Amino acid sequence: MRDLPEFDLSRFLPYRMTVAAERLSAGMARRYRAEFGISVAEWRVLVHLADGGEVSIRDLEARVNLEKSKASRAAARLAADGYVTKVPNAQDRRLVSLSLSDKGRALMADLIPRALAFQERLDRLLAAERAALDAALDAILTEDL
Amino acid sequence: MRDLPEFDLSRFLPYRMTVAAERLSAGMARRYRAEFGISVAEWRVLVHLADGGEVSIRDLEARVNLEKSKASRAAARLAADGYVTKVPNAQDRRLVSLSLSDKGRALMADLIPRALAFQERLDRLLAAERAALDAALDAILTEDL
DNA sequence: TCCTGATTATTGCATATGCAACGATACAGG
DNA sequence: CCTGTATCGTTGCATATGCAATAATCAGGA
Repeated sequence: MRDLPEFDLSRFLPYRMTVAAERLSAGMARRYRAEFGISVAEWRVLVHLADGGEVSIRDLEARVNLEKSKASRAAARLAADGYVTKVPNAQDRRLVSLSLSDKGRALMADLIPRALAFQERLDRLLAAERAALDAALDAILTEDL
Repeated sequence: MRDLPEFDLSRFLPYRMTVAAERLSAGMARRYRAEFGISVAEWRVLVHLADGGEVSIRDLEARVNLEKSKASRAAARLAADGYVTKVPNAQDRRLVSLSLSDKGRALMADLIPRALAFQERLDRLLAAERAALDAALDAILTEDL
């Protein structure tokens, strides 16, 4: 029986990156979920809405990498929970117009500082490698693989 | 209405890393799935089995970051497809003993070179940042966040 | 030997996910 | 004005996922 080529999964970038991303998201996701019942998809929607302006599902799909049914469901949950108002867009009634409610604004006033604190913690941990890490991620995100 | 703190999701590491990981896995996953019907979880199981030896579900959980029910189901599918043999461990019958069948070995003889080629492509793309990227990933994977 | 507590893999179940199909709306060309 | 085409959001559906509960097995001590 012929031997297989050597292959070390623990050095394989797609694997390493996936596990690292899970680690990074896990902590925040767990806390957000436990304290506020907010999922990662909902978090992305909220962040984009906090930027202001009228936002549609397709905007979310394009800007925060949420497949449209995922974005639609996240928005529906947030609207049901009162964090988000969802009305048809006046100019084009195919579109929905999402925006933060006062309750959603208050939620983000809690959440954003926590995210910034976590970001700073990562900055300290990765200080030396930060520039190269950003460059590598930019390359991966830009390049068409 | 008080203004919210500035927050740029596209610079937030958990988000960036998640999207980058999805990009990296997507290409390979799509091809493996289309050509061989192999999922990411099954791929991880196969790689670990290709290392040789008798492997249990708990080994997979510990070594390739697969939650145990995910590992169990992946192993069951691979066994059903004839890529893997699954028998109770003789010394401890609580454990299963997984190993590659000849068919599974042939599959990996196809898959591993493709993975190595992809790895090399990434190495070329990220040549300049590679060392720092590895260091950053090691830090994230090691540190308890 | 016979309990008791641990460990392991599987399965039930509720929820999440992604894709395709659909209905509603907009728009351009005739 | 009409008609065909494109875009947008939602939903149906099949599958995937994660957690908790379970059954089987083991190890150690009374």
